[in-house]
Amino acid sequence: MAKKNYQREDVLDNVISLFWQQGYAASSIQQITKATGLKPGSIYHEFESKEKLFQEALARYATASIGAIHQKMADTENVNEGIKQILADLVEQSKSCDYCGCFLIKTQLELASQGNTLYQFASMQLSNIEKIYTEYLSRLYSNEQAKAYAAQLMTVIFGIRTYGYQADSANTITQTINALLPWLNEH
Amino acid sequence: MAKKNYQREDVLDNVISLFWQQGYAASSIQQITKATGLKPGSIYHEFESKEKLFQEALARYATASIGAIHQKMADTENVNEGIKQILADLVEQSKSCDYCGCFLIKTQLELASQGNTLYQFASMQLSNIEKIYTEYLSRLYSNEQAKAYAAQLMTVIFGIRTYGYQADSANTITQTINALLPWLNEH
DNA sequence: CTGCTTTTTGAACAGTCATTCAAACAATGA
DNA sequence: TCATTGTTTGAATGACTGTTCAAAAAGCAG
Repeated sequence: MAKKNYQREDVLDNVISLFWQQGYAASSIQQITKATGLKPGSIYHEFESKEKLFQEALARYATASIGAIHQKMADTENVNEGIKQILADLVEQSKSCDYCGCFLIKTQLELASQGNTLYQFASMQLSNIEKIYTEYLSRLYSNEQAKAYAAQLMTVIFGIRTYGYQADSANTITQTINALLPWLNEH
Repeated sequence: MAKKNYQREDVLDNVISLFWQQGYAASSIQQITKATGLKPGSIYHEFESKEKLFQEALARYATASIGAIHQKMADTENVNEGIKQILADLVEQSKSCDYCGCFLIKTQLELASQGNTLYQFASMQLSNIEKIYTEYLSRLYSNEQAKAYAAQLMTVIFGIRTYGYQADSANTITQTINALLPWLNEH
């Protein structure tokens, strides 16, 4: 088989959901082989190590998440409407019985204590997302106000990403968002 | 040695910080023996399994956290002042270089996907804390309003517990709290 | 001192971990 | 056809996993 019989991206997609659900430490190579259909050798041939594989999966997740933000912003009338829809999507996700929050946040929490490269990467991506929100909010508000609102938004997103684990929390979350971020209903 | 040469609570305190920092999966029995000074046999004699040990550590952490809330409320003029101080303490904690968030939240995120007993326990404790806040807030507000404010408070706490991992976030967090929870400055 | 009970010890268990590698394999270009 | 190149295989590596257990040790009661 001189030509590889799998697509790098397909493998990554399978690996993302495994790592996302279980975290780094709890996901074994054995499980990865099962999820991808690849043998250990192939995995190590294509991706140098478990850590590198995780990093690439996380990067792909981050890219997709950022892409989704831009997409929403392009599809909606104004920035606040876009943000409202993004938040509504998060609430919708939290209704799923196998809800597993945000891959970046989970990685940050799991690997923070070890000064890990993966932690730093996740942390950087999250702060990058905040910057993106800041830029969009600058369309409606002053730079200073946009920065403050973006920090509020990220805090609320982090909050509902955790609150979403509580049973039957969707309605409460929706009301909480409206109470915490009243400025979303301006414009 | 017919009398045990360690205190159950001291062992738990050591174990709490290990599990808190590293999480369940990444903390090995070998590390636990190092952190506690106990040999494997003693650990399994005193605590049935790694899972039971973790559960007991988590319970002790939760009890201490809840105790700290009641203490703050007893020490302050009114409920809102107490909450403000609790939040200020969280901000202070986030300044530490080895900040590791909230043990309950980390456990919930790490172990959610497996329908784990430990996840359910952490989740229950967090919703219990929300209930406690609701009761305190009932002193100042109607039952309905207190419930809504407690949900907002929990969301913000969850949020800053994650936001706290970002470098130099303390000032931003303080401003964000004031913006998100303006009612804390009433009374 | 002699049994009895409780605790400690640390080696040993079977299983799993991440990773490696030589060999088998398949496609390409000459 | 044949050597070359890149890919897949799957067993094997040594280290580490959570857990067990028989033996040793130490206190107590008689």
